[in-house]
Amino acid sequence: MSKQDVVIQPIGGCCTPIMDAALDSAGAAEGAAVFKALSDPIRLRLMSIIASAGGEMCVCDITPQFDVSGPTISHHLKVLRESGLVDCERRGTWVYYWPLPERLTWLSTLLSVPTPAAV
Amino acid sequence: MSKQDVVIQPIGGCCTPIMDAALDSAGAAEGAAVFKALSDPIRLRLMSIIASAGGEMCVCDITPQFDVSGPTISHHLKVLRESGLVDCERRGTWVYYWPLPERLTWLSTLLSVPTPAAV
DNA sequence: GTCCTGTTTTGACATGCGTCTATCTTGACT
DNA sequence: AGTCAAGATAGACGCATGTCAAAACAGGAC
Repeated sequence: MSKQDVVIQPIGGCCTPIMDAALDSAGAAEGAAVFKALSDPIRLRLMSIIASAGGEMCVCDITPQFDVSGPTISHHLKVLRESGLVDCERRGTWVYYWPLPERLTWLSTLLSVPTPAAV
Repeated sequence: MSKQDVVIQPIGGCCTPIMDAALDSAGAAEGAAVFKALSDPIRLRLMSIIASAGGEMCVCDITPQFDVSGPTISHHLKVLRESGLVDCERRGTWVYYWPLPERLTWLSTLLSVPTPAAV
């Protein structure tokens, strides 16, 4: 219990849960763009694999886990990157991806539901 | 600060944050379907309007807030309904929508990031 | 019953998006 | 230089989706 005074930190310059205040058009467009990045099963699984890796992950270890072609994985990783959910770096032959937790925290806060005790 | 022992409740019979464990294909498909429902700006704003209403909301009070036709709003509300994010009931001439917070909590948990102290 | 209003459904259209193959880029190694 | 492998990009294809106008449906008022 308790949590009454837990303040969810305003990471990323945002934000208020949608149960507390309705989004305006601009906020909705911004949020929807990130949700769209997670709205594909392959991308959501990619995100979860990278996020749960506990650090960074080589593309060469990711691609074999999927049944689609390399370019398709590359395309999906690009979408995640352009949404600010992951970032990457080339080191030698290989490319490594890691999660950007700020964006996840932002979405999580947006969707958070106040606990009965917290109201 | 403090929050070290705050346990996010496993509402909806689910789930583990993606930073803790990668989703399998089935879990990713299930999650992606709900994110897809929120991946349209109009739908996300619809969701936020209904969720922040503090109860239920009449379609007749929702539609005027958007620049698209009535059938389009109806279509988007149907998508939200089929994703388990809202439910509705007709009372007389009007139809009322209200949020189903379990789905929001589920997504919020999925995207939640452990605080430094909580690790 | 008939009319009117609020909402949903239908059907059509244009655009968007996921996937592939083929090609290009980058870097390591001879 | 040349070659090889890992990823990214380009272009094409087909399916999914957001939108609207028109029609259908549900209730209330008359």
